[in-house]
Amino acid sequence: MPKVSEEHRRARRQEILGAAARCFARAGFHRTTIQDIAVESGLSPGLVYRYFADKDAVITAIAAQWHEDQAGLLRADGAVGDLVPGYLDLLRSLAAPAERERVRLGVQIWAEALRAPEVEAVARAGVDAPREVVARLVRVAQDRGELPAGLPPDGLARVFIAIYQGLALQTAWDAGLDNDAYVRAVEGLVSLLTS
Amino acid sequence: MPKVSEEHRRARRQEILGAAARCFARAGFHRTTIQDIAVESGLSPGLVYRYFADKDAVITAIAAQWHEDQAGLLRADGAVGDLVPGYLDLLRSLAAPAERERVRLGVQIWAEALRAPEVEAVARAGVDAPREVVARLVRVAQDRGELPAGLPPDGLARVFIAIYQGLALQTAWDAGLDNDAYVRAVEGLVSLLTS
Amino acid sequence: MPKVSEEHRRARRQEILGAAARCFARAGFHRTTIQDIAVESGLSPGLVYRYFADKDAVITAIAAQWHEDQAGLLRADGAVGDLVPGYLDLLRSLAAPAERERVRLGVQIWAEALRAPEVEAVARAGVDAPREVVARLVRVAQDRGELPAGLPPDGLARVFIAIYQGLALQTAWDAGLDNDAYVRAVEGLVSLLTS
Amino acid sequence: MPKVSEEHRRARRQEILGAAARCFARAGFHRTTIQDIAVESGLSPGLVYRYFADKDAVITAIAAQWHEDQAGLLRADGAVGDLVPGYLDLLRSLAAPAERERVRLGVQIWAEALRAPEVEAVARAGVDAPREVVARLVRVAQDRGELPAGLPPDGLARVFIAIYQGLALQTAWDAGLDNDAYVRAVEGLVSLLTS
DNA sequence: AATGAATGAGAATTCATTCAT
DNA sequence: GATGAATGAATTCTCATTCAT
Repeated sequence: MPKVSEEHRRARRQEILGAAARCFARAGFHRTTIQDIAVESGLSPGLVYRYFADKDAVITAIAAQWHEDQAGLLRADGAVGDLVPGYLDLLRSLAAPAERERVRLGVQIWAEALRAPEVEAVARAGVDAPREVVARLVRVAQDRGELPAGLPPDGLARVFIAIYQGLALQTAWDAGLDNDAYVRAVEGLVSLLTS
Repeated sequence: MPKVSEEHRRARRQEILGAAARCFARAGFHRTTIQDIAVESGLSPGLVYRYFADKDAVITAIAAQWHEDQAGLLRADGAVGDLVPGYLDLLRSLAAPAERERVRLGVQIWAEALRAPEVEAVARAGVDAPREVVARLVRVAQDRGELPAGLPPDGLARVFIAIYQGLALQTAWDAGLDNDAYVRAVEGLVSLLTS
Repeated sequence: MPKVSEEHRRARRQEILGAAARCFARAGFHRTTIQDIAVESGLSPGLVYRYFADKDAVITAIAAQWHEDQAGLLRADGAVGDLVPGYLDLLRSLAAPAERERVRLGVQIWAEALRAPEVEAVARAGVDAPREVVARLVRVAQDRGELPAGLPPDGLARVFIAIYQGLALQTAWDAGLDNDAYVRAVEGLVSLLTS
Repeated sequence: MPKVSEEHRRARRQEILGAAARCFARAGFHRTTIQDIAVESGLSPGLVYRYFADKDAVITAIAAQWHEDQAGLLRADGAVGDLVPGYLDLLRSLAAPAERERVRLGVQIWAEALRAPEVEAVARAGVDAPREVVARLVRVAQDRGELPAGLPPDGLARVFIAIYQGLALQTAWDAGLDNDAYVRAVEGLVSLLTS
């Protein structure tokens, strides 16, 4: 397994996934054909099958990569105090035109997770991990008296995730929404919590 | 079987939509065939086409009905004080096993709205209306000093919708999540806001 | 079998055939549905089946009626000398706007005769009868020395039928063709023959 | 089986058209299914759609090819004197068993031209061109005194086309008709004209 | 007799997948 | 490895026909 070849394989795989992501974001998983992906990537339909067992495997890989990238965005190892600015930035980032594709793809993945167990597994893992991180941080903050003790950490973590998911969804539908007003509302809520 | 009453037509349409909703909730719009709907409803494939122009029309009708039902759930004409318990009940209702189908259907509709302009129109209308209602109530409450004046009403309305949407999504994935903890977290947030 | 009822049946049958003729002339046999005929006639699809065994029977009846009407137009019992003006009038009549439907229908029947034995039988009978009449008249005229003796009567009869059929076809395609020039050319040919 | 030559594509297209022509001649355009064409050609239904957008496109291509072949048969660049033998040969050729398919196909195309604008365009072009050629030759012959001056050239051209069309139609219905008698009758007419 | 709702077999078309080159 | 031609099962949709009312 020569290094160059492995390198090449990875690059090819990424080309295909990139093309697939663009197609899926545009037309959804089920209105996108392998042919569409081939055209978008400049490769051939047959080649897709040397990198993925079938179309579902492409979808699953897209979902996995999406959550992987998401995990990258969420990486935060500090205290709640540090987490908050990062979270608000995450909300803000959803408004970026460059994120449009990602956001649309995310919504499609959420729906697909309901039917494809592999996608569900990937999506669940992608949501559970940050939820547990947040819940842990909430507990720490509550111990330190920085957050009200009465709130269930897990529930609160889910609420923050929901606030992100809901914004993503609303942005997917209406890219022109007032992201700033949204973030300021969230900021207001958070400052009430931490004051 | 000639000259059937308008009543009968409405009932037939509902039979088909009911069967379609069950199929769609289970397998998604695109893995459900017209044949599946026919079998589920105990009717024939041809009959579906006497009530709907094509499969997309069935999907759009399902989306329209979903948002109509949703509007029924949201009906609230009082002040914010009255709205809150209704909102919390709405969040609680998502945990009901009977709502499982509705919740799953909702997520599919969100994704479908990204590709089908007719579904988008329906979904947008279904979200815009309650958002404006909430935003108006927030403004009223701010005028009365019942809510902090600094928060953007529209942003806050979107946040509350997001908290609903996110819970719906997370419930669709994991029906066993701790709905009560979620609602208590939201309750805590709201009481911070209104105190 | 009361007379009124029989009368009524005949009238109903004609209503259906009239509607079918209009539909067929417009859209062809195979793009016309029983539903189309029902709408055009103001009756119901089911009723068509009380007058005709199936759609093919409607087509055959249309073909039969077409050739019957045609026979009416051709009725001529005189000598060739009398036949010629009638023939030329027949050619002229093809240009009449009122004949448009008949002409279009005729072409469709010709094609249908190639696939439906019942239509073929009807069409063949409708063409053979006048052909034999003409051939007989040609023979008589040849005996009298009014027509050149060398020409095969049957061949000549077929040629005259062809001159009619070809004009019908060309008129079906292009209702604006110069019918008068055509008839004058035929007239010239005929006068060469009979002089 | 990648990157196939243009030659191969042309051949494949012809295979499909050949099979389609056989099916259409036998059963008509509308009783022939794509499946029938696939079986007749030994190919798959899907492949038909790599060469033709839909069934109507196959029909149009068949019509176009029919008229193209027809144009090949009509090619004549001489004077009327040269044209006549060619024309008579054309009439004779209709009796050849090998022409049976072509003749039947022609009649179907005539009918189809009444409903499919694309077929109409093709048919009209296929008839207009030879008509103008003949009309021009008639004019030349009249100038030279080889044909009676009084006859309208365009009308006469249409009559000759009608004599061809009518023979084709009658041959389609009855392959056993006396082609020789027909041709002798036409020959007689023509010699009267040119004498 | 008449209606038109309902059926379901059949046809066109698509597209994931294979495999010869 | 790559290609893209070829396949054929699956799906949508149509429409002739039936039959309960």
